Amino acid sequence: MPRSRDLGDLLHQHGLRATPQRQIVYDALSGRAGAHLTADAIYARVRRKTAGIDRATVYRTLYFLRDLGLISQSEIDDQRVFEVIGERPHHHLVCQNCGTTVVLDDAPVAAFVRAVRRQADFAISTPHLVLTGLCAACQRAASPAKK
Amino acid sequence: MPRSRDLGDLLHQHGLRATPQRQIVYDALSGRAGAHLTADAIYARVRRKTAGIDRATVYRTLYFLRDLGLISQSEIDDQRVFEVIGERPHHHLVCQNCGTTVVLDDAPVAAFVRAVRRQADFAISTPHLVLTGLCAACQRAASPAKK
DNA sequence: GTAGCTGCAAAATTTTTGCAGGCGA
DNA sequence: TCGCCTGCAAAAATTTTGCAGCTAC
Repeated sequence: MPRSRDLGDLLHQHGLRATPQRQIVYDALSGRAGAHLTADAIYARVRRKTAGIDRATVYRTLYFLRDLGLISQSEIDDQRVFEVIGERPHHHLVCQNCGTTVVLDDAPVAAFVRAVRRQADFAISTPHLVLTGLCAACQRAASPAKK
Repeated sequence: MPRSRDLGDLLHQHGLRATPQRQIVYDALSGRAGAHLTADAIYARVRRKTAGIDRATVYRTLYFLRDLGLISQSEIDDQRVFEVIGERPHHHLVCQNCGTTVVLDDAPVAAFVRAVRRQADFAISTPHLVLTGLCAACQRAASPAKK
Protein backbone atom coordinates (compact mmCIF):
# COMPACT_ATOMS: atom_id res chain seq x y z
CA MET A 1 0.00 0.00 0.00
CA PRO A 2 1.43 3.34 -1.01
CA ARG A 3 2.26 5.70 1.83
CA SER A 4 0.35 8.96 2.01
CA ARG A 5 1.94 11.58 -0.11
CA ASP A 6 3.98 13.92 2.01
CA LEU A 7 1.65 16.72 2.86
CA GLY A 8 4.39 18.90 4.29
CA ASP A 9 6.19 19.38 1.00
CA LEU A 10 2.99 20.14 -0.78
CA LEU A 11 1.90 22.73 1.73
CA HIS A 12 5.29 24.38 1.83
CA GLN A 13 5.29 24.66 -1.92
CA HIS A 14 2.16 26.70 -1.63
CA GLY A 15 3.53 28.74 1.25
CA LEU A 16 1.11 27.14 3.67
CA ARG A 17 1.78 25.81 7.11
CA ALA A 18 2.28 22.13 7.79
CA THR A 19 0.84 21.07 11.12
CA PRO A 20 0.53 17.67 12.72
CA GLN A 21 -3.24 17.99 12.72
CA ARG A 22 -3.37 18.46 8.97
CA GLN A 23 -1.16 15.45 8.44
CA ILE A 24 -3.28 13.35 10.78
CA VAL A 25 -6.54 14.24 9.07
CA TYR A 26 -5.04 13.62 5.67
CA ASP A 27 -3.61 10.29 6.80
CA ALA A 28 -6.96 9.23 8.21
CA LEU A 29 -8.44 9.65 4.77
CA SER A 30 -5.48 8.21 2.91
CA GLY A 31 -5.69 5.05 4.94
CA ARG A 32 -9.14 4.61 3.53
CA ALA A 33 -8.53 5.43 -0.08
CA GLY A 34 -11.64 4.74 -2.09
CA ALA A 35 -13.93 5.07 0.89
CA HIS A 36 -16.29 7.92 1.54
CA LEU A 37 -16.18 9.12 5.12
CA THR A 38 -18.35 11.64 6.90
CA ALA A 39 -16.79 14.41 8.94
CA ASP A 40 -17.85 12.56 12.03
CA ALA A 41 -16.27 9.28 10.95
CA ILE A 42 -13.06 11.09 10.13
CA TYR A 43 -13.16 12.75 13.51
CA ALA A 44 -13.54 9.36 15.14
CA ARG A 45 -10.60 7.91 13.24
CA VAL A 46 -8.48 10.91 14.04
CA ARG A 47 -9.35 10.74 17.72
CA ARG A 48 -8.25 7.15 17.93
CA LYS A 49 -4.81 8.29 16.94
CA THR A 50 -4.63 11.61 18.78
CA ALA A 51 -7.01 12.37 21.60
CA GLY A 52 -6.46 16.10 21.79
CA ILE A 53 -7.66 17.05 18.35
CA ASP A 54 -10.93 18.96 18.13
CA ARG A 55 -13.96 18.57 15.90
CA ALA A 56 -13.68 22.15 14.74
CA THR A 57 -10.14 21.50 13.61
CA VAL A 58 -11.26 18.48 11.66
CA TYR A 59 -13.91 20.52 9.88
CA ARG A 60 -11.53 23.37 9.17
CA THR A 61 -8.86 21.00 7.93
CA LEU A 62 -11.28 19.11 5.73
CA TYR A 63 -12.37 22.29 3.98
CA PHE A 64 -8.78 23.41 3.79
CA LEU A 65 -7.70 20.21 2.06
CA ARG A 66 -10.71 20.33 -0.19
CA ASP A 67 -9.95 23.86 -1.31
CA LEU A 68 -6.41 22.76 -2.03
CA GLY A 69 -7.81 20.07 -4.26
CA LEU A 70 -6.36 17.22 -2.22
CA ILE A 71 -9.64 15.72 -1.16
CA SER A 72 -13.10 15.70 -2.67
CA GLN A 73 -16.41 16.37 -1.04
CA SER A 74 -19.63 14.83 -2.16
CA GLU A 75 -23.07 13.88 -1.02
CA ILE A 76 -24.17 10.31 -0.52
CA ASP A 77 -27.54 9.47 0.88
CA ASP A 78 -27.94 13.00 2.27
CA GLN A 79 -24.56 12.84 3.94
CA ARG A 80 -21.55 15.00 3.28
CA VAL A 81 -18.63 12.69 2.65
CA PHE A 82 -14.96 13.15 1.89
CA GLU A 83 -12.38 11.13 0.02
CA VAL A 84 -8.75 11.54 -1.00
CA ILE A 85 -8.16 12.34 -4.61
CA GLY A 86 -5.59 9.85 -5.75
CA GLU A 87 -3.14 9.96 -8.62
CA ARG A 88 -5.53 8.46 -11.08
CA PRO A 89 -8.89 10.18 -11.47
CA HIS A 90 -11.87 7.95 -10.88
CA HIS A 91 -15.48 8.27 -9.87
CA HIS A 92 -18.08 6.35 -7.98
CA LEU A 93 -21.46 4.91 -8.68
CA VAL A 94 -23.56 4.17 -5.65
CA CYS A 95 -26.49 1.80 -5.88
CA GLN A 96 -29.53 3.40 -4.34
CA ASN A 97 -30.99 0.00 -3.67
CA CYS A 98 -28.22 -2.05 -2.07
CA GLY A 99 -25.68 0.66 -1.34
CA THR A 100 -22.88 -1.01 -3.27
CA THR A 101 -20.21 1.32 -4.57
CA VAL A 102 -18.80 0.76 -8.03
CA VAL A 103 -15.70 2.48 -9.35
CA LEU A 104 -16.14 4.29 -12.63
CA ASP A 105 -13.14 4.97 -14.80
CA ASP A 106 -12.46 8.58 -15.70
CA ALA A 107 -12.65 7.97 -19.45
CA PRO A 108 -16.42 8.29 -19.96
CA VAL A 109 -16.53 11.17 -17.52
CA ALA A 110 -13.72 12.96 -19.32
CA ALA A 111 -15.55 12.48 -22.60
CA PHE A 112 -18.67 13.94 -21.05
CA VAL A 113 -16.74 16.89 -19.65
CA ARG A 114 -15.29 17.55 -23.10
CA ALA A 115 -18.72 17.37 -24.70
CA VAL A 116 -20.05 19.91 -22.23
CA ARG A 117 -17.13 22.22 -22.78
CA ARG A 118 -17.68 22.05 -26.51
CA GLN A 119 -21.42 22.43 -26.35
CA ALA A 120 -21.93 24.88 -23.52
CA ASP A 121 -18.47 26.41 -23.13
CA PHE A 122 -18.52 25.41 -19.50
CA ALA A 123 -15.55 23.79 -17.78
CA ILE A 124 -16.84 21.23 -15.30
CA SER A 125 -14.30 20.95 -12.55
CA THR A 126 -15.57 18.16 -10.37
CA PRO A 127 -12.53 16.01 -9.75
CA HIS A 128 -14.59 13.21 -8.33
CA LEU A 129 -18.17 12.46 -9.24
CA VAL A 130 -20.50 10.38 -7.15
CA LEU A 131 -23.65 9.35 -8.94
CA THR A 132 -26.52 7.18 -7.84
CA GLY A 133 -28.58 4.63 -9.67
CA LEU A 134 -29.00 0.88 -9.87
CA CYS A 135 -26.15 -1.60 -9.96
CA ALA A 136 -26.24 -4.55 -12.33
CA ALA A 137 -27.75 -6.95 -9.82
CA CYS A 138 -30.44 -4.57 -8.60
CA GLN A 139 -31.43 -3.62 -12.15
CA ARG A 140 -32.42 -7.19 -12.82
CA ALA A 141 -34.04 -7.63 -9.45
CA ALA A 142 -36.11 -4.50 -10.03
CA SER A 143 -37.59 -5.66 -13.34
CA PRO A 144 -37.57 -9.44 -13.38
CA ALA A 145 -40.41 -9.63 -15.88
CA LYS A 146 -38.48 -7.68 -18.47
CA LYS A 147 -36.54 -10.64 -19.71
CA MET B 1 -46.62 30.57 -17.75
CA PRO B 2 -47.87 26.99 -17.52
CA ARG B 3 -49.94 26.18 -14.48
CA SER B 4 -48.55 23.63 -12.06
CA ARG B 5 -49.52 20.15 -13.03
CA ASP B 6 -52.42 18.97 -10.97
CA LEU B 7 -50.86 17.15 -8.07
CA GLY B 8 -54.14 15.70 -6.88
CA ASP B 9 -54.65 13.48 -9.90
CA LEU B 10 -51.11 12.26 -9.76
CA LEU B 11 -51.31 11.37 -6.11
CA HIS B 12 -54.64 9.67 -6.47
CA GLN B 13 -53.29 7.58 -9.29
CA HIS B 14 -50.69 6.27 -6.89
CA GLY B 15 -53.22 5.77 -4.15
CA LEU B 16 -51.73 8.58 -2.13
CA ARG B 17 -53.47 11.36 -0.31
CA ALA B 18 -53.83 14.82 -1.77
CA THR B 19 -53.61 17.50 0.87
CA PRO B 20 -53.54 21.28 0.62
CA GLN B 21 -50.06 21.33 2.15
CA ARG B 22 -48.64 19.12 -0.55
CA GLN B 23 -50.19 21.26 -3.23
CA ILE B 24 -48.87 24.42 -1.64
CA VAL B 25 -45.32 23.14 -1.37
CA TYR B 26 -45.41 21.86 -4.90
CA ASP B 27 -46.79 25.16 -6.16
CA ALA B 28 -44.11 27.10 -4.33
CA LEU B 29 -41.51 25.20 -6.30
CA SER B 30 -43.44 25.26 -9.56
CA GLY B 31 -43.66 29.00 -9.41
CA ARG B 32 -39.91 29.06 -9.47
CA ALA B 33 -39.23 26.52 -12.17
CA GLY B 34 -35.55 26.44 -12.96
CA ALA B 35 -34.55 27.83 -9.60
CA HIS B 36 -32.91 25.90 -6.81
CA LEU B 37 -34.46 26.61 -3.44
CA THR B 38 -33.38 25.50 0.00
CA ALA B 39 -35.85 23.94 2.39
CA ASP B 40 -35.80 27.16 4.35
CA ALA B 41 -36.53 29.31 1.31
CA ILE B 42 -39.38 27.03 0.35
CA TYR B 43 -40.70 27.24 3.88
CA ALA B 44 -40.60 31.03 3.67
CA ARG B 45 -42.49 31.06 0.37
CA VAL B 46 -45.03 28.63 1.68
CA ARG B 47 -45.56 30.65 4.84
CA ARG B 48 -46.28 33.77 2.86
CA LYS B 49 -49.23 31.95 1.37
CA THR B 50 -50.38 29.96 4.37
CA ALA B 51 -49.31 30.90 7.86
CA GLY B 52 -50.24 27.70 9.61
CA ILE B 53 -47.97 25.30 7.79
CA ASP B 54 -45.08 23.86 9.74
CA ARG B 55 -41.41 23.42 8.91
CA ALA B 56 -41.61 19.71 9.61
CA THR B 57 -44.41 19.39 7.10
CA VAL B 58 -42.34 21.18 4.49
CA TYR B 59 -39.45 18.79 5.05
CA ARG B 60 -41.68 15.75 5.00
CA THR B 61 -43.45 16.94 1.88
CA LEU B 62 -40.23 17.75 0.11
CA TYR B 63 -38.88 14.25 0.69
CA PHE B 64 -42.24 12.84 -0.24
CA LEU B 65 -42.28 14.66 -3.57
CA ARG B 66 -38.68 13.76 -4.17
CA ASP B 67 -39.34 10.07 -3.63
CA LEU B 68 -42.24 10.33 -6.03
CA GLY B 69 -39.84 11.70 -8.62
CA LEU B 70 -41.64 15.02 -8.92
CA ILE B 71 -38.84 17.18 -7.61
CA SER B 72 -35.09 16.79 -7.52
CA GLN B 73 -32.71 17.33 -4.67
CA SER B 74 -29.15 18.45 -5.12
CA GLU B 75 -26.30 20.17 -3.39
CA ILE B 76 -25.11 23.62 -4.35
CA ASP B 77 -22.45 25.38 -2.40
CA ASP B 78 -22.94 23.05 0.57
CA GLN B 79 -26.66 23.67 0.55
CA ARG B 80 -29.39 21.16 -0.03
CA VAL B 81 -31.64 22.55 -2.74
CA PHE B 82 -34.78 21.41 -4.48
CA GLU B 83 -36.26 21.98 -7.90
CA VAL B 84 -39.29 20.80 -9.83
CA ILE B 85 -38.60 18.27 -12.51
CA GLY B 86 -40.31 19.58 -15.60
CA GLU B 87 -41.51 17.79 -18.68
CA ARG B 88 -38.25 18.08 -20.51
CA PRO B 89 -35.17 16.77 -18.72
CA HIS B 90 -32.42 19.29 -18.26
CA HIS B 91 -29.48 19.89 -15.96
CA HIS B 92 -27.59 22.74 -14.45
CA LEU B 93 -24.06 23.99 -14.46
CA VAL B 94 -23.15 26.34 -11.67
CA CYS B 95 -20.11 28.57 -11.93
CA GLN B 96 -18.05 28.25 -8.79
CA ASN B 97 -16.59 31.66 -9.41
CA CYS B 98 -19.52 33.93 -10.18
CA GLY B 99 -22.42 31.70 -9.21
CA THR B 100 -24.13 31.91 -12.58
CA THR B 101 -26.36 29.00 -13.46
CA VAL B 102 -26.34 27.62 -16.98
CA VAL B 103 -28.88 25.17 -18.31
CA LEU B 104 -27.45 22.03 -19.84
CA ASP B 105 -29.49 20.07 -22.32
CA ASP B 106 -30.15 16.44 -21.53
CA ALA B 107 -28.53 15.13 -24.71
CA PRO B 108 -24.90 14.99 -23.56
CA VAL B 109 -25.99 13.71 -20.18
CA ALA B 110 -28.10 11.00 -21.75
CA ALA B 111 -25.15 9.97 -23.89
CA PHE B 112 -22.99 9.80 -20.80
CA VAL B 113 -25.58 7.73 -18.96
CA ARG B 114 -25.72 5.33 -21.90
CA ALA B 115 -21.94 5.04 -21.96
CA VAL B 116 -21.88 4.19 -18.28
CA ARG B 117 -24.60 1.61 -18.67
CA ARG B 118 -22.69 -0.01 -21.49
CA GLN B 119 -19.35 0.15 -19.78
CA ALA B 120 -20.18 -0.53 -16.15
CA ASP B 121 -23.66 -2.03 -16.39
CA PHE B 122 -24.86 0.64 -14.00
CA ALA B 123 -28.08 2.58 -14.53
CA ILE B 124 -27.53 6.14 -13.36
CA SER B 125 -30.87 7.49 -12.29
CA THR B 126 -30.21 11.11 -11.49
CA PRO B 127 -33.05 12.96 -13.18
CA HIS B 128 -31.39 16.30 -12.66
CA LEU B 129 -27.66 16.86 -12.42
CA VAL B 130 -26.08 19.92 -10.91
CA LEU B 131 -22.39 20.24 -11.68
CA THR B 132 -19.93 22.94 -10.81
CA GLY B 133 -17.09 24.46 -12.76
CA LEU B 134 -16.25 27.64 -14.59
CA CYS B 135 -18.58 29.46 -16.93
CA ALA B 136 -17.34 30.84 -20.23
CA ALA B 137 -16.60 34.30 -18.88
CA CYS B 138 -14.83 33.11 -15.77
CA GLN B 139 -12.72 30.64 -17.71
CA ARG B 140 -11.17 33.48 -19.65
CA ALA B 141 -10.86 35.69 -16.61
CA ALA B 142 -9.05 32.91 -14.78
CA SER B 143 -6.36 32.39 -17.42
CA PRO B 144 -6.04 35.60 -19.39
CA ALA B 145 -2.50 34.79 -20.52
CA LYS B 146 -3.61 31.60 -22.23
CA LYS B 147 -4.75 33.28 -25.39
C1' DG C 1 8.69 37.72 16.16
C1' DT C 2 4.42 37.15 13.81
C1' DA C 3 0.76 35.43 11.42
C1' DG C 4 -1.58 31.45 11.00
C1' DC C 5 -3.51 27.44 13.40
C1' DT C 6 -5.57 25.08 17.21
C1' DG C 7 -8.43 23.91 21.25
C1' DC C 8 -12.23 25.15 23.85
C1' DA C 9 -16.74 26.46 24.38
C1' DA C 10 -20.77 28.10 22.85
C1' DA C 11 -24.02 29.09 19.36
C1' DA C 12 -26.24 28.70 15.07
C1' DT C 13 -28.21 26.03 11.55
C1' DT C 14 -30.47 22.43 9.69
C1' DT C 15 -33.02 18.28 10.02
C1' DT C 16 -35.55 14.68 12.47
C1' DT C 17 -38.88 12.60 15.60
C1' DG C 18 -42.97 11.44 18.88
C1' DC C 19 -47.36 12.12 19.59
C1' DA C 20 -52.23 13.55 19.65
C1' DG C 21 -55.67 15.26 16.90
C1' DG C 22 -57.52 16.38 12.15
C1' DC C 23 -58.85 15.31 7.69
C1' DG C 24 -59.04 13.02 3.10
C1' DA C 25 -60.89 9.04 0.74
C1' DT D 1 -64.69 4.97 9.83
C1' DC D 2 -59.76 4.30 9.20
C1' DG D 3 -55.41 5.36 8.67
C1' DC D 4 -52.56 8.78 6.60
C1' DC D 5 -51.00 13.55 7.42
C1' DT D 6 -50.28 17.59 10.02
C1' DG D 7 -49.02 20.85 13.72
C1' DC D 8 -46.62 21.36 17.78
C1' DA D 9 -42.77 20.94 20.47
C1' DA D 10 -38.68 19.18 21.56
C1' DA D 11 -34.48 16.98 20.48
C1' DA D 12 -30.88 15.51 17.61
C1' DA D 13 -27.44 16.06 14.37
C1' DT D 14 -24.35 18.78 12.01
C1' DT D 15 -21.64 22.75 11.19
C1' DT D 16 -19.86 27.34 12.34
C1' DT D 17 -17.73 30.97 15.08
C1' DG D 18 -15.08 33.97 18.65
C1' DC D 19 -11.29 34.15 21.10
C1' DA D 20 -6.96 33.43 23.64
C1' DG D 21 -2.88 30.97 23.46
C1' DC D 22 0.39 28.12 20.90
C1' DT D 23 3.55 27.01 17.18
C1' DA D 24 5.47 26.63 12.57
C1' DC D 25 8.42 29.15 9.86
